[in-house]
Amino acid sequence: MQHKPIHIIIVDDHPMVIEGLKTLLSDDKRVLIKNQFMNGTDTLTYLEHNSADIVLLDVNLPDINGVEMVPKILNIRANIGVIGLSTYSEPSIINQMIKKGVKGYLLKNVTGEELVNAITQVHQGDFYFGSEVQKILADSVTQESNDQPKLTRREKHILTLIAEGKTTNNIAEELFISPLTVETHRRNLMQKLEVPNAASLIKVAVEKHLI
Amino acid sequence: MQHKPIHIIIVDDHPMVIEGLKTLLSDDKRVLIKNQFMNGTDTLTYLEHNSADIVLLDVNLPDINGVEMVPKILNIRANIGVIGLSTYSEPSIINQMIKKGVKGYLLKNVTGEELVNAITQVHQGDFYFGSEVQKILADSVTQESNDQPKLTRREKHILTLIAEGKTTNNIAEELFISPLTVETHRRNLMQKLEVPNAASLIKVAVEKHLI
DNA sequence: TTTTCCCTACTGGTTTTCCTGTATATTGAT
DNA sequence: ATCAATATACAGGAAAACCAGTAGGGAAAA
Repeated sequence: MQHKPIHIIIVDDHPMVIEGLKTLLSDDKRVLIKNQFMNGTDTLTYLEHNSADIVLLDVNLPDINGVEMVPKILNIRANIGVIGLSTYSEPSIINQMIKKGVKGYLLKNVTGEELVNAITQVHQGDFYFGSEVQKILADSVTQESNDQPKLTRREKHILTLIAEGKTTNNIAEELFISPLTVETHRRNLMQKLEVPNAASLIKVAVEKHLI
Repeated sequence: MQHKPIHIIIVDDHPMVIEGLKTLLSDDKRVLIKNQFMNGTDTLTYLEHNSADIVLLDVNLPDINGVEMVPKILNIRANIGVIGLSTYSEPSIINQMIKKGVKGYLLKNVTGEELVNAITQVHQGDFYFGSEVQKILADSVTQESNDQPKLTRREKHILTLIAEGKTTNNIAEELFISPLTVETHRRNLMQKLEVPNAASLIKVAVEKHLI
């Protein structure tokens, strides 16, 4: 019994990755690459008028952030299975993507076999996460909550100023507020990020992409 | 007049990138992919016994750092043209690679055309840097010296401990040395990285990939 | 062998950060 | 209109960081 092939859209701004994906999938007759795009907007306009089963979505697109792309895609066609793709394994991003509704996530060191597994499983309505991704998620659950704490606008601003090496007084002058206020913000920042001082504040801020 | 094809070695730990490169190069008869490897050590042992014209070298290998790979390759066969490949455009790394002797550098968003250009040019003994890479290099020259300052082993170690939020006393205890010594190291670090305090120290350390 | 670099350590002082707790005006959302 | 979140501000004190300069011993390089 022949199934009709699973229709795939590839979204990645690297020609060589697109070619690689095509090659890895070309042997398998269960899948059919229907189209490919190198940015987010083209993908979305295409999907307005055409359907697909699976979107293989690179996280680092030139125009639209991968995390933002997911809901946009699902908004247009809720029955599409989105599989995230990225080179590096950053727990916070993976977590965000899952929250936004991806059904699968793969690192770019996948083999063709894994890729096909992911696609077929997601097409059947299941989730699929590569073994490495699973390990990362497991670590991130046990070790610490990798959610981005919500920082206010002001806090983010002050955070960047701290990172620039400015002292409380410098910052206060720059923002025309009391040094005491700046101190309060700094304290709140350290509390939110659960660190004991400014140095590690900057470190986790960078890790969590807040800077 | 037919030239004999340029012999290429691909080194990248992502199967899909390898496949992509192969596809992008498969049309062109001037080049011939001789072999491919997914890590540094295999590449080096292969080159001990076999030659090649060009090595396409990914910067992020699982075992050996790309920057360290270049001299190792050139040490085995000085006449090989090494072309660096990476996803992201980090001036300091590109600079380091050039110092180590790469003849070309490309971002992974290259087109097949550019790729072939790079290979043929490098094979003729010229340099080739993608347009984006050139822009990055130009910026890095004008804006600031993106060289990594030379930190000693001890300094690097202490730097990471500072980033973890440890105080001078904590670090001193951990390393069984005087807090005063740790302070000295910290001061030297700040001086070398030209920053006024620990917070910005961590920031530039992250930027310069020292952490 | 001399020189240079690295790690170590100190004095003595100033500035900044960090802690704990409190409090009010403003803004935004329900 | 009211409640929650945000930005603002303060006090008082302990801890840590930062500044400037100096210096010895050991290892490695010239």
